[in-house]
Amino acid sequence: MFKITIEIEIPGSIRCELAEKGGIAGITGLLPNDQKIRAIVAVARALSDPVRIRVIFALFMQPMCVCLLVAMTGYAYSKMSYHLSVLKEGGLVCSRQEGNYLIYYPTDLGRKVVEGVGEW
Amino acid sequence: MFKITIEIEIPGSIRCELAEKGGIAGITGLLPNDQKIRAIVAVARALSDPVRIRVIFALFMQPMCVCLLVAMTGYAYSKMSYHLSVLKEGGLVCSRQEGNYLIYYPTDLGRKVVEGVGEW
DNA sequence: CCATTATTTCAATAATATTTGTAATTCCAC
DNA sequence: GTGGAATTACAAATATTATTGAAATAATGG
Repeated sequence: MFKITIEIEIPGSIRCELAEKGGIAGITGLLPNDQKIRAIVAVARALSDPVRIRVIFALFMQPMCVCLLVAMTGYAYSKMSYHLSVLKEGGLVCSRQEGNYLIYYPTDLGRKVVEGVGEW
Repeated sequence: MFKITIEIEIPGSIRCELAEKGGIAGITGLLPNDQKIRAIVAVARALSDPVRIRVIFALFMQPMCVCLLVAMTGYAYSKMSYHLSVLKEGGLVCSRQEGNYLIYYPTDLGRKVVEGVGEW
């Protein structure tokens, strides 16, 4: 186990504040851990497409089968299905089967996110 | 101006709820508008990479020059610069010049987002 | 003005995401 | 079981993002 010391110049205004916070180690120690970061990225990725924003906002107002989402948006089934799968991976929506239909609706996380994102 | 009526089958449980909400038009009428959607997508995209999550959380704790971010993460300048530009496009960070240094710090939106995202 | 330092820009490449059409799957009604 | 409807899975084509190293900019101090 090596310990390497690197010296860099930084502006005085920052050097002081940073020292009070325990230096670089003090900051990195408080960063979210890898698992948390992966979770945030998964949610953010799910939100990073206009199609999916429309879909999750629509589902927030009203659970819907895929055919209804398709009718509402005019997109192909396969496209809608793909975007629903990304939303599902991000943990924002889930589905229940009803007869021949799959009805998608937001998870608790999905509801929280939609409410939070509204204020961005 | 044409008006086209499409009929689709949907599960009874949904047909009823949907009708109460003004049908498809009732839902789409309440969806965020295109400008709002673009803004949400820009923020989400800014958050959709682990490098940028670390960077914005770090800046939330302490404004930093690029050289400090580079030292903290071990990434190349050009890489860091790219990710900072994405964060800037999303409106999450901005910068001020101090001598030879550019010091990045979160915008008000950036702070709000970091606080909100912590709960995801 | 010159050399130095901090940072960004650019171009090429690699990696990921999205779209599209088609084929497969699952559930239901007969 | 057979047929039809709803949905997903797959594969190919396209588009977008991320990484890299080298070159360009911009501010500083001599």
